[in-house]
Amino acid sequence: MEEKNYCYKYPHPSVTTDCVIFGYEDMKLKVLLIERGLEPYKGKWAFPGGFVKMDESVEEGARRELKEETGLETNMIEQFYCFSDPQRDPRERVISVAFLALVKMSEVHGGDDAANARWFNLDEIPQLAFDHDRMLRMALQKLRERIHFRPIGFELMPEKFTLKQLQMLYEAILDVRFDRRNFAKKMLHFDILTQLEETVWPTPKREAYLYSFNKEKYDELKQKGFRLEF
Amino acid sequence: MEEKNYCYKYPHPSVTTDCVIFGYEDMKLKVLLIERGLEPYKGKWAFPGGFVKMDESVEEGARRELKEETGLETNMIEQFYCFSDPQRDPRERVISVAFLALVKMSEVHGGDDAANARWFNLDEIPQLAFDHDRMLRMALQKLRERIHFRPIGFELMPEKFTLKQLQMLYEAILDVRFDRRNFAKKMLHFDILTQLEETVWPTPKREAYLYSFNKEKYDELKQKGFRLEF
DNA sequence: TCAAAAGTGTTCTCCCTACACCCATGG
DNA sequence: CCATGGGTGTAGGGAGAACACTTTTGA
Repeated sequence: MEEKNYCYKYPHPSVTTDCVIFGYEDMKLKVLLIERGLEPYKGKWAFPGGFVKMDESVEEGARRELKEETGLETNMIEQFYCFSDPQRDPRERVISVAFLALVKMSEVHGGDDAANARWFNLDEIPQLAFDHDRMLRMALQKLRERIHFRPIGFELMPEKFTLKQLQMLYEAILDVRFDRRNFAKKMLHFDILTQLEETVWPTPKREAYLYSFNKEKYDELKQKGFRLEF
Repeated sequence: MEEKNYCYKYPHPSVTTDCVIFGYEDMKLKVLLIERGLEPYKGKWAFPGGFVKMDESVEEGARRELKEETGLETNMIEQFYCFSDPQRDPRERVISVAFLALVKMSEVHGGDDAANARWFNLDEIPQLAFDHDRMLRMALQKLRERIHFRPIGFELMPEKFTLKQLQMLYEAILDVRFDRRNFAKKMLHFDILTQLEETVWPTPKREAYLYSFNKEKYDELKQKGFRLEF
């Protein structure tokens, strides 16, 4: 018999965090999911997350759970919505603060510690537990919103990349197609990209310049507020 | 001796809502605050809010508390951040979901039921309880963000108004000045305003047309997504 | 007769869009 | 020699910003 030592005058909900983690690889936007081993929703997939401890903020909790369950760490993690439908968890009242996180898949390969964690393409999402399908839709919406105001590529791209690669990231996230030349002009115009000496041969046809993000310019623009039209 | 009948295996935080309520009157953006009658922070001012019940979502809780504590109801209320610093409440662990609400002050005058509730101009905010000063700053930021994508005037303006009045609302919220003619052109261009037959004499100098919002056009634009540049 | 408020229109400029040309490589 | 991919430049259109004229009233 388990002991219940924490007693209150009024009923208290549980508070959890859930992390919608986006990555980018092979020209595809991907999401990290964990297969549930326990009821309810056993065998279904869900976002990593867990209970918030009494001595940590929800941000700290989200980062901790992310690390514990997947081994991943990230610079970009932010809350985007609090899910609080009284019936959202069949066991008990659980209020969950959902986070949007971005990771560089190029750096963390094999970093998905949990054996039951897997990256999914957006068009191959399996059935999700709880209200996590709605969570995913809202996270994606938030990501698309964010991309207009912040050069999120910073967090999803490898250190060095070609303009084409960056364009494909934007196209994957927004699900649109851009004109090659206009896209380059627009990105270079903000001065947040540094053209490197280095080149690569993305195809055997022709070599392409590599670029890196200019963190200083980026931080400067983040302060002023900047708007990227698409 | 009070009884504590709700027991859990692990400690649970309390979950509350807080409402940052904006109104607009006398060419000023205003915020509704309630004076605290109890410790902690007795005598300090705070946003209306309270504990979330077990059978309601945070949205429902926020609306309920708003109604209970101020008598106000609103169409526009949305969460904007979850405040969760473990130390934010000196009594116990309290996680609060903060809401942004807009009310038409022209319709609710005298509607502040609570004797200890008062509207404050933004430049006359008294000392606030808990982390509510940070809450206010973030709410204001969110409001300014929102105004670029939604004709929030709907919720803050009276039914009928002049272009000048609408302009002054935008100027009050964003703390900038606009060219009279360009502002009118921009607003009319979206087709969300209906020019009425009616006129008023805002000054004894000359009469001005009254306008009302065109809800249909507004809903149409809200779906498509629209962007108001400033 | 003059100042103040409001209604209306024009021009300039810049940025976004669409689109074309050049060059190098591998087959 | 030609198809493919990538680097660069140009013309047109639309929307925002700057700006001027007219009308009406009260002092």
